[in-house]
Amino acid sequence: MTHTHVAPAVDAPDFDSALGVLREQGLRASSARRLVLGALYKADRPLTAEQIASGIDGQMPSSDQASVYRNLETLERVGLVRHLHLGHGPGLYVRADRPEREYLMCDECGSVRAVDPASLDRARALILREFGHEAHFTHFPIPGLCAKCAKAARRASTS
Amino acid sequence: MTHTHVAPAVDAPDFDSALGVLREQGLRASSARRLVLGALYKADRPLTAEQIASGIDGQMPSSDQASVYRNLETLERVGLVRHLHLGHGPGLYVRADRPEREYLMCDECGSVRAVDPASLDRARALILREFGHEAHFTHFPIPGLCAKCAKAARRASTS
DNA sequence: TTTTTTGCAAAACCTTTGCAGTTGG
DNA sequence: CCAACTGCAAAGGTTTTGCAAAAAA
Repeated sequence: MTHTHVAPAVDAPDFDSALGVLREQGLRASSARRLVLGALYKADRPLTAEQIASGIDGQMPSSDQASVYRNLETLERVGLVRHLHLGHGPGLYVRADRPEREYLMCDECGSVRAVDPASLDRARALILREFGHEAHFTHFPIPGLCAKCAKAARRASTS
Repeated sequence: MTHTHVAPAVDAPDFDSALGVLREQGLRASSARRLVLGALYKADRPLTAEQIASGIDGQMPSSDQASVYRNLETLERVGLVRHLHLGHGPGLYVRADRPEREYLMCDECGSVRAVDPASLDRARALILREFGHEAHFTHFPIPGLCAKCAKAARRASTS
């Protein structure tokens, strides 16, 4: 799963169409697979493999963690799932048929802010012009200090 | 060592002044400590704990990895060392008495580019104005596609 | 039936921790 | 001498892998 390249998100507005996508790809809609997909579609927010495996606070049947990881990889490959990393700690997985977001994360307090990619287009363009590098913060966040912690830091250094 | 907060870099232009800093702090200039510091000052580029512990390709005496980690943490606390994370894989440690750099990393080919922080000030300001967030790419890089891979991707999608 | 997928166990990888023994000051 | 530090071994957290058994199609 080592973040190689990103599959384009496939259209799958609900659980059943997601299963359909699997079949179209010649993949099986196995029970373990339905479990992972079910958790992600039900939660509709980033989950860890561990949360999925344990059935998100007991609301869903649980399954084997190795299978969860294998299935997340498969689902990501066909474009049904995306994942991201916020700091250290386990990766987070989300259903892919949602508008993409980019993330900002505070090194100090750990708070995470999800934003619309368009709101970063100006900054992205600047970096592109300067370095030719096309910046994306969908997979790893923009690190730094959130508004609150930045202010606190300024206050501390100005004193 | 979970990247809590960053100690201000202390002035230590060479190995011996680094040892001096340790003494000033009431810390001991033990042999394991000298080994770590020696490796970082000799290499003058980011090294993994493993590289340090094994004596950088046999050019230096080797030592215990747990002690290396413990010492890196100590040295970071007093401002003699910094560390950063490039994608997955082990953390990278550098001597701290160098101009800070910020990093851009390609998701596709893994290439890393170190740049002067000033060259990112415009982008940083934009993000600050938009979100109040003070972005820093010294500890985690700007992810995305390098110039070459971005071009390749454009070519692929335009076809 | 045949190919894919599962579950379990074990390993891999990076890092931290406990502890008895050693060492630097 | 004694607090600080080391080396070793073991464990912790996350993810991967091998393999025989099970389940989709």
